[in-house]
Amino acid sequence: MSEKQHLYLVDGSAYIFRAYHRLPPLTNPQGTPVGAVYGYTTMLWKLAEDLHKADGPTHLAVILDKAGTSFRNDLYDQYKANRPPPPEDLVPQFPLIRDATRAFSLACIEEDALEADDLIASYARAATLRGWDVTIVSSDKDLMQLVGKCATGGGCIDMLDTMKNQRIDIPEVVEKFGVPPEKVGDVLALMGDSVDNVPGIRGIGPKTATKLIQEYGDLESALAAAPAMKASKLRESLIEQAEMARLSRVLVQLKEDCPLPIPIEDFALGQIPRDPLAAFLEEHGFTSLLRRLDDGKGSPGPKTQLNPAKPENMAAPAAPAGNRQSLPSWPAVDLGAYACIQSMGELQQWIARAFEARVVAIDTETSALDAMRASLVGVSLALGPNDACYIPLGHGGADMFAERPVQIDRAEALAALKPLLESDAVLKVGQNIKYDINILARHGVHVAPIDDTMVMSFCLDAGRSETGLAGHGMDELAERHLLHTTMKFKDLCGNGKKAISFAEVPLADATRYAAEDADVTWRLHRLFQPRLVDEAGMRIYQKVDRPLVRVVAMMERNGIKVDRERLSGLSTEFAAQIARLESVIFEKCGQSFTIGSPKQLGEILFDKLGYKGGKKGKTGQYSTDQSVLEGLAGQGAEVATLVLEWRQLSKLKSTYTDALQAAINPETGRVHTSYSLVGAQTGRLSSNEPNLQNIPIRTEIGRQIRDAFVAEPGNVLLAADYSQIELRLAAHMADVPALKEAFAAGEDIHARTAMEMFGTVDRDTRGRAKTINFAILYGISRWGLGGRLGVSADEAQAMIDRYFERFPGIQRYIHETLESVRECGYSQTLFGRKTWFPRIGSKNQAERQGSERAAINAPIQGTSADIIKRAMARMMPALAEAGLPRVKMLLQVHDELVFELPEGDVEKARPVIERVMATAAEPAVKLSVPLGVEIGTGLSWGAAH
DNA sequence: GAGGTCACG
DNA sequence: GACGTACGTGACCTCT
Repeated sequence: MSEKQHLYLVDGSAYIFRAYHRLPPLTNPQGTPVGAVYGYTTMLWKLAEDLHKADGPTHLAVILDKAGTSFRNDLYDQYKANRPPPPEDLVPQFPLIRDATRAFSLACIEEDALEADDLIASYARAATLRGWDVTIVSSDKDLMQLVGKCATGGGCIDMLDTMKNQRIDIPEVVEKFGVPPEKVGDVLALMGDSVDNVPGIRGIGPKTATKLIQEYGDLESALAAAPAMKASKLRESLIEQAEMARLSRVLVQLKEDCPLPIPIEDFALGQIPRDPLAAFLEEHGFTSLLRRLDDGKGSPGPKTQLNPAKPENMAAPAAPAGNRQSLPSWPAVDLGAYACIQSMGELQQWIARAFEARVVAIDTETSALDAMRASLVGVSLALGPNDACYIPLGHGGADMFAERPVQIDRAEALAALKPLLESDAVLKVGQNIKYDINILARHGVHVAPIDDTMVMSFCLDAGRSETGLAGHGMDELAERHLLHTTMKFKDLCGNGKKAISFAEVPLADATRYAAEDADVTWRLHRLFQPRLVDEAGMRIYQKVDRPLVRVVAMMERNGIKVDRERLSGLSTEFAAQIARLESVIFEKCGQSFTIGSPKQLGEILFDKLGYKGGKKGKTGQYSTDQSVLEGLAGQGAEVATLVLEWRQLSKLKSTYTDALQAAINPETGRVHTSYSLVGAQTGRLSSNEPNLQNIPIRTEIGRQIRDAFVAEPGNVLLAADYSQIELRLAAHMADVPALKEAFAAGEDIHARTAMEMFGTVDRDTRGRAKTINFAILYGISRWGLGGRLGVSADEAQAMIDRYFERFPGIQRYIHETLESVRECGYSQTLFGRKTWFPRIGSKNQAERQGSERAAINAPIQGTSADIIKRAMARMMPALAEAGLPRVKMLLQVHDELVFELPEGDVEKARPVIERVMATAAEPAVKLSVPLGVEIGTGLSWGAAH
């Protein structure tokens, strides 16, 4: 029985646009830009390799858009009229896409007057009718209409996004559009498409379009229902623009009956003939692919290789040429090439070669994620592409009776590695090397000097990833920059309860995984180094973030002492109060329920007890947050007050008094947080497991928790805060004379603002002024400010106008910042840190305005982060120089540093800390406002404020 | 895993 | 007359 036929249809035109934006600008030996072509070539390669694999192609064709007009232009002359011309260094790559396709001896289809989407739809239909399966290689949303279509012949259609390595089937479409594929056309018709200039209905975006189709079933029903809707702008638009929507429906409809220029049988995929492909690869300098071609595609799978790769296998990456980065002539990652080091002799050879290479990528494997508890299981090193090894040191240790694999003695190996890892002459590169620094420091090895690819990526690309957060993890970096899919930790060690420790992983697998990490890190480092120079990320990386890695690592190891008895006393106290509140709440509500469930609480308050003010959000659930409950309490609902108290105590107990006890490290007796150096897009640190940057302080009851953070006997805690640093920076950056004067004179800034705004200072006006000052920092809107101040939007607007008038400079700063972000795509701090805002030009109003507010705030918040980071990097040397080696820096909370020091050192340390913090901007930046620092000391953190 | 809520700067 | 309404985080809880 012959296997099922599976046709892959590659949406070539769409692919190269995406590849162009995601890949570095490479050029071939002739100087022609080929970044997108390279991406396209590797994609075809990967697809061709999957021939006859499960779900792989048996037939394959590439479909391209041909320049020109299509039948859609006859329907709507504005169709695609808005489309901006392609970037100039993409233009010469279009013909090369055809060359690449021919080089693979693959069919390449393009037809006048037909768009690629229609050809794809028609081929897909023809193939499914014949019982073939079809995979459309694209992530185009229009094509998602086809997903899941199955013909009577038995063939089905899905999609493959090769960049995300993701199959798109019906569930993925439903996830994206909220409706099944057959309704996607209706959603698209309503929302329109600014790129293709499909008009849609103005004011309707993806959210509203989805909602309408979910509710009414299809476009016509939604349009028909419009007159019965309650009066709204939406209703007007639906009625007025109904014809535009109908036209859009036709424009987005795919044509499935185009004549097929080549019959599908001709797309059969076989072994790719070598010659045309080799010539093409050579011409464009794709030497790593050329090598793979000549290696007979290099059979994957384990190859036990115990000797290090020979030096001649180490391809040196090409030096950067001008502003463009040449294509690295690296071989593809080969998991079989890595060595497993099981004898001291081999280890010594690697160490000697590392000294020669002067750059070594390292990675440690451990038994757990917490660097202060995990034990060392192995170390991997990389000296070049595929030139990497793994040194197992703690495998099979848990079970005394199991056979322990052959390994070098851990102490002996570390003693041999120590001179290398501590040598000034050898750069150690890691991905999040702070972790490895801490693991090795616990074994007496102090790794230096270092580079960190994660931090480098952050300095280059903060905010740039489409997905928003994160974006600097190794798996993601390997996909994005190396087009390589890494082995996944959970594939080795499993998930959840069934997870095993890395120490239990067989050596062959452990070697592939661990050495791959070091190999990938080495390659990323080579890519990022020239980019940091070209893209001006070097300054912030070298001066701020890189020195900070080791400082933050030290702070994490220091930890802070917490008084367990005190926390447990609070837990008991809170538990009793929670229980008491619970019974009163149940009594008042006439039933018991889960108070912690907003859903149940909302239904009881608004449906059962009938309180007013229930507003349902988009999920159809009542909101019961603090402001809502406070509103109810104002109406005399005692139960709301009780729930607020209950919430506060539950929060404090579960998040702090219980959790912090559990976080005490049994070995050190202290709590060690972990700081993320890439956690916040603005350049701030973030703290996790546990988060020590959100310990309560604003309420009296919460403040007790701060008192549980204590100094060791004979020591005190010292807390040093920057006072109003963000407002000071705003005054400097926006050049606001009145604010600068006030800061120079040491005035109460909110009081000064109140005087300027309202002509009088009292508790009320000062409070309002404070709110307005923050609103400015966060990017203002009259609705937001009005809501906060409890005034109308018009009144809020009047205040904003007055603020701009009294503090000239602010408005100009906002305007100039936004202009610059729109033009460059990123904002910058005074020290040159970039934050990218890819959604600043979004068509979606809410999304765009959100980006605008973030972009106004980022330079201010980011500059503040730069300043305290500079202070941190200088602090320990300054203290040492002042003869204060026993002062420990423990915590950073954005504008505050916490130290622990012998009581007798306080008077000497105070001015040193004050000076380092107050002068941290210098000499790089000369601020026109002083930086105020407030210092307090005490036996606990609470007392130090 | 998402959504709601709330702790911090 | 309405979209969602302040910037940046992380943790815990409930519910699907």
